[in-house]
Amino acid sequence: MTEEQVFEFYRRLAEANPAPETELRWINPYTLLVAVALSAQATDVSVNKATGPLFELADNPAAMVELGEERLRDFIKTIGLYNSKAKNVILLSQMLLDEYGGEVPQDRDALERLPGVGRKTANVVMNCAFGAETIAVDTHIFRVGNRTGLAPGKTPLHVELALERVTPKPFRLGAHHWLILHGRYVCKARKPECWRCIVRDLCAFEPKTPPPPGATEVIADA
DNA sequence: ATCCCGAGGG
DNA sequence: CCCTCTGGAT
Repeated sequence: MTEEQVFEFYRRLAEANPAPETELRWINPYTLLVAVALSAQATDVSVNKATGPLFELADNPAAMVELGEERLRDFIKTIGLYNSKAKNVILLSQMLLDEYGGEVPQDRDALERLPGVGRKTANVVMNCAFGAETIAVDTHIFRVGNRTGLAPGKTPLHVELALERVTPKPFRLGAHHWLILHGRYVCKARKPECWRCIVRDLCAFEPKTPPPPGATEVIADA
């Protein structure tokens, strides 16, 4: 993709969705951190279903530690990988209390030292909660970057660095949201819906998928 | 059978 | 690099 095409790619996604938001429910940096940590290999819908009741009882590290691993596990039983997630969230909460006065640290190194928090989760928290221009590469963005030719790479980290190189300044803050929503609702893993994609003419993916019989002619993004 | 806003361990 | 953890949706 040329520089002009990349700019046009983002310009259209931004125009279609001027104020993109996370679909994970969160009310403060701590709950965002927990929600993202819980979201590994799970849909945002299933995470929100669990965190709704959970955050009513515990929306801060002290309350979470008080709740305890056993009861936390009951809240997140319907999410995958619940065993290690419950353990990590309690450990992480205790670490926030011990080392950061109960606050969520804003820098990458501190975030990634928390159990259950890797580069992707740290990037989401820095971007969504603290306004950093990080681009968290999840399964959707990894796919979109490679499939479209916007930012190809063999690993999520390669795609992230490629995105940082090609993404124009005005779009860096929202890039994560625009790309993830595009991947989730249009550039889907199994059956990408190229016929209603607003950036199909800029995309390297071939062949473009045709509209299924009876599909409504709705051109939309996210 | 495959995928979902991954991370940690070997 | 590989494997494992894990339920729910499609």
